[in-house]
Amino acid sequence: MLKESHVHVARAKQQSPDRLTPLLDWLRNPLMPNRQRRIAHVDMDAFYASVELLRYPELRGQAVVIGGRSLNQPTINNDGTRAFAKLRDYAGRGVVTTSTYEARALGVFSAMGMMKAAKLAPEAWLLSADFEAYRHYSRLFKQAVRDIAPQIEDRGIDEIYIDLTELPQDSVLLAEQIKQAVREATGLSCSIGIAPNKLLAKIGSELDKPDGITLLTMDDVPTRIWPMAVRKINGIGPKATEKLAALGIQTIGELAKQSKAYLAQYFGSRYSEWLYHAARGLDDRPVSTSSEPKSISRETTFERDLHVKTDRAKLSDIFTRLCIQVAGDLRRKGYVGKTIGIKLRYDDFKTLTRDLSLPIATDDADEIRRAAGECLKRAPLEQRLRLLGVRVSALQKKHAQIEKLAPQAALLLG
DNA sequence: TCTGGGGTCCTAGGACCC
DNA sequence: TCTGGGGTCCTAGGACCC
Repeated sequence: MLKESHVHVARAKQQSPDRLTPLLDWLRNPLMPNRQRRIAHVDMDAFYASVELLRYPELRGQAVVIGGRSLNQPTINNDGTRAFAKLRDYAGRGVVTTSTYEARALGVFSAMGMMKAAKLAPEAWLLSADFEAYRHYSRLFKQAVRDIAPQIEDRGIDEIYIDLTELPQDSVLLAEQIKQAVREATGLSCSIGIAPNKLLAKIGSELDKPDGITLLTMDDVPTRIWPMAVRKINGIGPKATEKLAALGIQTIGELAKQSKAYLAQYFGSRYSEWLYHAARGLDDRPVSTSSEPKSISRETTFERDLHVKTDRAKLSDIFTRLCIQVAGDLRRKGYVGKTIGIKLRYDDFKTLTRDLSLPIATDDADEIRRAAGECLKRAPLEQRLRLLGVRVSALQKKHAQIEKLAPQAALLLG
């Protein structure tokens, strides 16, 4: 934290010396309270589905589901119109990636099994996911925001946090400006929450979806946040929700009534501490504008469960292909990794991991395959498998590895 | 009719070294 | 022969998020 602040000071000095004084004052005086921040959370509305509607506008206003494994691209009719597959025609494994608001009204949500979704909405249109297209629109929307507010933290393909603290404009004006820029760049709408921290900004962006703007202050916490279910807090998932329910805690307000000591009886020390603050709308995590990846992985769920005894060649092929893909990802991104890991999921959905650290970091497919093979030997293989994965972690930038091995050579190479 | 793929962070035990 | 802590690395699993 302090280290980051120093970096910021050094940069600020070069740019504008007069902006530096308040920052230095704050650093010198630890008793001075941190200045009120202004954080925005921008969440694209039904992102993948909305991108598909740009391509296929005739589906606008209808229940559309994106997901499944096989390719489900529309065909062209004799009269030149497009013919789409229906959800009821889907057979096999897979989950819903996302759905339009009309499909959600029928009960079809992300991560739901495709067969269950087909029962609920057989007449919904079915499209397969096109991640290339989504990444393209993701870049467009992030760049549009960056042109207005450069302090951006990436939170995946369809959302970001922005630190607006240093910008002079009024919050609502800024939010409108950002929405307008995103719409011009992509044709898509987003929802924005603005609050003193990331926790509240994230909750805010959900409150007026789609195409909404929500401002929250600390004064809103008792009135607007406390009545909400604990699950609405980003970081309280299904397990914690269940555990809290068993303690008679349903709402964020009920959570805020509990002491640290009480929560520490049921949750780990860090998590209980975090719960205590989150329930009060407190969160001092900075907006982090850059980050290094910690791991790179590839995994696949098979069309049908496979057994080492009867499907040995097939499994071996898939395993090798995953290693080649991970190696390709590492090279494209310029990383090498020291720890190679595998992930198995059995037919009963039980999941197991094994890993092995190498003496020297690698991005070589054969080396990865050898190490992953060693890991595989340590896993029981009597049961059928439904998933196989390969992961490389303990990553280093490839050039950093060269410096470590031969600092002189690295100097010469510049 | 079960439940994708890509990640991050946390916990916890054991090895090993000082 | 018994008895310490602290730090770091390795491994495994699990919760959670998009």
